[in-house]
Amino acid sequence: MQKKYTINVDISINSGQVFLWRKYQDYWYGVNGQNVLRIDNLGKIKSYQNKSIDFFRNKDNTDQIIKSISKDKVTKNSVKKYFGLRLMDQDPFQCLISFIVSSNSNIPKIKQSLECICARFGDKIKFDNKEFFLFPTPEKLSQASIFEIKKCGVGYRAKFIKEAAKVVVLKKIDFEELRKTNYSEAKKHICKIPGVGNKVADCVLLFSLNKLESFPLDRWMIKILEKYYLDEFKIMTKTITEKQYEILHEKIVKHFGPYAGFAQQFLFKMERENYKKKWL
DNA sequence: CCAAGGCCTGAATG
DNA sequence: ACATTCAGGCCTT
Repeated sequence: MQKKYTINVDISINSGQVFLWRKYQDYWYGVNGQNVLRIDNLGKIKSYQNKSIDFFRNKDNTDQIIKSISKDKVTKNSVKKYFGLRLMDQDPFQCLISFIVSSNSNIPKIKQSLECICARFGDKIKFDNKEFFLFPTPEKLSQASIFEIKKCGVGYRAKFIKEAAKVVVLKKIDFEELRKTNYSEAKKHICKIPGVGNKVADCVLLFSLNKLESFPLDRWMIKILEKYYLDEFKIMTKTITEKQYEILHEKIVKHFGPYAGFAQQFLFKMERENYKKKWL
């Protein structure tokens, strides 16, 4: 009998999905929207809001998913090496703003900007005798001045942040609704948000809207595909246009199947570790 | 449909 | 000490 697929919390948190996390002794603490989560090394969660949350997607049949994405040597190796890596189901608004901030940036910088945004616009709370700033509500961010948002070092993205928050407040985008719609429909809607292109949209869909076939293609993933999957995907250009992104995504889903997003996370983790890139 | 350049910041390199 | 390069994705032309 094969060992059931468990959770490796360290690996999961250090995989580029989340930014507002820190470790105190044996627990990871992380901001997730209006909630703060405390996670032990088995993945057991206690939350500030005291409500249960399937943050690690335990309802998935993960054993089957892992089997399904293990189509080739590369994924098989990364699945083995990073055993316990999970996709996390995040607060959608925080996820959206996080990945708008992420564009044209890097992980340490993203983390710093987001922490500043929380401290400046989020509510201060106490949990486990520690202080945290919650992520700001859409209302709060939609009313913030661009000048104030810029103080968090987000530069030209400040107006995207404000506009994105407005879109959410005005219910032009409804996360609950998007969770139920299919991948391409949901993507069409989310790409209308200022500052959201293909890559950011796929991150939001994968990490907070339950779209497991989305496969965010950033510079790293392109590099990875060129390096290990040249025969399969034949990437010809350095800059990926919208059309090419779409075609490439179709090929990817054909190769990895409906849970391609899981494969993306393993490959990303693997290559960033190879290059010893910083996580949090 | 595609190509090129601008937007911002901070770390790394010269 | 200072200047340049680089990383990074979206938007406009």
